[in-house]
Amino acid sequence: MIKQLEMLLALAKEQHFGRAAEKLGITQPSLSSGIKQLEEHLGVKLVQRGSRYGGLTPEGQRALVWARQIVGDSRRLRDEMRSVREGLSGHLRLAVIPTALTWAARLTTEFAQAHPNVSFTVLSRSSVEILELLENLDADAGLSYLDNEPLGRVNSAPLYREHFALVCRTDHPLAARDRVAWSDLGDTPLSLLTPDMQNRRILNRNFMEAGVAPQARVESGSTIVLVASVIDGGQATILPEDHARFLATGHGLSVVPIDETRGAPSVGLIAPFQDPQTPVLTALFRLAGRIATPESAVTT
Amino acid sequence: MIKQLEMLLALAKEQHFGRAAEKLGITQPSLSSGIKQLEEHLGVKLVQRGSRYGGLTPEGQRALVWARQIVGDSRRLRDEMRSVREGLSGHLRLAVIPTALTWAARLTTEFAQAHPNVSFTVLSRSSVEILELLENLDADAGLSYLDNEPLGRVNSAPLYREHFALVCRTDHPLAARDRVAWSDLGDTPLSLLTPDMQNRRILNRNFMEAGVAPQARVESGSTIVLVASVIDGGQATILPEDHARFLATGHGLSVVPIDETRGAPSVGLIAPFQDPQTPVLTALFRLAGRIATPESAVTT
DNA sequence: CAAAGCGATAGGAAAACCCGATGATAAAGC
DNA sequence: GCTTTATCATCGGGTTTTCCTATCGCTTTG
Repeated sequence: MIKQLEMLLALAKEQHFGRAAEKLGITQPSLSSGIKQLEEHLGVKLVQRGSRYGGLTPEGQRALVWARQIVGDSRRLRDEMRSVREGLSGHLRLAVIPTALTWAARLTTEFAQAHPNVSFTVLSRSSVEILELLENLDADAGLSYLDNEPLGRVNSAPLYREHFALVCRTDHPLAARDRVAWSDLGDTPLSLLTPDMQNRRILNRNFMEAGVAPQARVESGSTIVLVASVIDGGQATILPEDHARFLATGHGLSVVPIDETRGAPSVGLIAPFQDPQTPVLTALFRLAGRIATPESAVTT
Repeated sequence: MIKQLEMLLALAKEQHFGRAAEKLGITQPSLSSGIKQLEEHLGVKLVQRGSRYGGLTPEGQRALVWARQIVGDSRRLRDEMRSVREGLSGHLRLAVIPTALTWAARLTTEFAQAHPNVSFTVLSRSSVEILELLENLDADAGLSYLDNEPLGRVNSAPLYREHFALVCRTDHPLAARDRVAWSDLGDTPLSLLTPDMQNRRILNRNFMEAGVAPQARVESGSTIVLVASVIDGGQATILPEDHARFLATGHGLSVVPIDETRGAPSVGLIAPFQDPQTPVLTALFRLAGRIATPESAVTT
């Protein structure tokens, strides 16, 4: 039964019998009959079939929700038992917004120190993609913005707040300033994250409230690209101050704090909401609570 | 895999391989190997074995929690798909505190009217037993006290509040009174619910606060026994007023309201907390919201 | 109109499952 | 102290289920 539910998940994700079967390590006919069995078992058509995959029926959509829940729980059960067997162990997949990558490193190294048998995969994704990954069981936890945009059904723990800073070469007109205001940056050519990222939307809002529009010359999903283009192209970029200092050191760049006009966005650890929480996630949340900045705990 | 989890549930409940196997409709060796398979799959010993069943290991206890979740969800998935197939249908098992039985009847008849394909089983249980039944997937929903004592992880919707009244024969010394106080009842011989029931504990608290002790001559888990013993034995009993009037009519009994000295206890519908809620339960909660007394919604 | 892509179906081999019978061990009875 | 009983594990078999390869039928594409 669980096997068939996994088939449904794979099929819904791949939208293609052949590919889904391949992912599952079975042949296409096996998948085909597996889905048919599930449909018989539930007494409902789940998949719109013609000679092509035609999407899930409404019942299929609904069954998918349950399937995620059940398959996820059964995996978590297995993981937890393995943890019992060999201490906290296993593999955690973290999906992280680009500007939180340095914090992800901090979190994972500290965790790995306490629990040497736990390994990590860290992906850099936009905040919406992170929520999707968590939904689809393709990630176990994430680092993302906690407010601003609706989270799904998740547990969360704040880690820190983002304070923005301008990053530019020392020969940049604004490089010598102690602070700058958003309104100072209306005419400055900038390298910024792509508009699908929440960081960029937050920046845009700040610009808008200052009554100016950002001049984005380079857009990228990677902060490394942004800083590199600052170094090579003589432009400027805007990043959270911590992250900026991390990337700027050793490259002869200036980091100039920007005056804050609204609450600093809060970033933290999120994981799918679960009733029985697995020990690994519990430990991760405990660690997050320990290494969070004092400021992050303040509710705005 | 789910099959094996069901085996674990049955074994944990029956504490006996033979009986558990029988409940599952399989033979004892099948159960034995099923459990062993599960243990191999999870890589952990789940059951303490000697030549007798020796209880679950700590890991087994923990796995049991997940098993309940997973098996419950898979049943709810099946039920929901059946509902899609043949409209709202199926069988709901309600566990109800004795004094709420009349409300259970109201709830079920109204629901059955709207959804003729849904049938009910209504059990009369104490509030703690109700929570156990919900935990063990042996009941789908319940009617019980909403405050006073800790509920587990449940959804709840208030239905009404209990206002106590004295029930006695018309030849009883207190029968002619308009109202009585708790302190008036210290010397009155009473028939009351057994002390394992929350209703009785609430009564005890009321008595205690009035500085008197109840004189319980007959104790029972059934309000019918209480009223019958009032009729036959000339004693008195204390019941929620609604329930009292229901049972008292036609038997020449007096129902005398008791002065309230504390907030009237709230009674409502409860069901295991679920993320995807099944349509039947959703409908039941909606109905509960419609037929609830206005007073019940007030938070004290 | 031929070719390619996609999913369903058929048939046979392999695996899993389930049962009855039996074995082993510990508690209970005499 | 020995026998009996209760209880769970194991074994050998027959049956069902599962899964794979090969192929078919339909649809889309060039």
